Amino acid sequence: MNNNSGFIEKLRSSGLRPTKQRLEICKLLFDRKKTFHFTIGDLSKILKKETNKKISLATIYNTVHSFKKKGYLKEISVDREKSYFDTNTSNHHHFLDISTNELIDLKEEDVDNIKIKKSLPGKKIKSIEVLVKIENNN
Amino acid sequence: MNNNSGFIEKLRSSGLRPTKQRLEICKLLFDRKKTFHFTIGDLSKILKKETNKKISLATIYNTVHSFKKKGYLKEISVDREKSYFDTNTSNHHHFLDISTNELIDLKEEDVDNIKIKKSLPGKKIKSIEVLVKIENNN
DNA sequence: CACTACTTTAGAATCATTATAAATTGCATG
DNA sequence: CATGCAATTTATAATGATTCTAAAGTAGTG
Repeated sequence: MNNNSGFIEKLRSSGLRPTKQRLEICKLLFDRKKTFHFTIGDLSKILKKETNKKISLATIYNTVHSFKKKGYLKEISVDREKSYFDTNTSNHHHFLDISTNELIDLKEEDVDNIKIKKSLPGKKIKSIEVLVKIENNN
Repeated sequence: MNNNSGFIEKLRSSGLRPTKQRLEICKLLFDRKKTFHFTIGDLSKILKKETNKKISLATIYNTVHSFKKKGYLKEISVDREKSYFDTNTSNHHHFLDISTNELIDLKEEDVDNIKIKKSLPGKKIKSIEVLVKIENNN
């Protein structure tokens, strides 16, 4: 379980100053047992509700982007108008529930190892991302 | 090889009036041997260059969206700020070249059949999309 | 032709995101 | 613990892509 001084360490070690705002966001994002999927809009609303201090929207954008750059968040783009951030940065894939717009983690072992049989000269594979769209069954 | 009257038929049969603008866009998009990947911005630029008639931006948006709805185009969202349309609407996956921002088709047989070992009650799988990010090999 | 519904259009409106520049804060140093 | 400086935050403005609007144009039907 991460505590405040854990977050301070985490931030410092990646060259980010542990400011009030970043710590607040850390607590909200990383102090959980389960993976958390959110859009910037979501995060902004939650911060407004759960916190008495006001964090400016620009700071929320900045923080999420620097957390992403430092590898603390992963971005999953599901369509033109919706991009989620994922606190689970391990190698894994996703269900997207079309009926509810909810993103759900697939563990690495939930998806058979994927073999790509084509390669391009001078290029190497950086990542493989699978998005499985699901919908109601009726 | 599709000709103009082929496009007229195609449009009519899906309840779209074959207007000058739509035919122009059809010719540009579908009168090719190879799959074509484009953003709306790309398409707009190409139309401006290749055509003497001016097609308004709103019409380009409308047309691409109705072609997508009719199943003539597939949309591939690669990140928050970039969404491609693909004239290849068959079941297939993609390479995204991070170095050039180019999208490249993978044929269905280029990717081993993907087995999802998890299922959610009341939900069924609608589609499986694989995006393989590649980069220069140096 | 004439009518009607569909389509196109230019420009305005909207929305999310990014840029700006001033105020504030963290922290190393003395 | 005061000082200085760079990093950070902030409110607000700017941007840019997409959508909306409502007026003008066009296709297809009878």
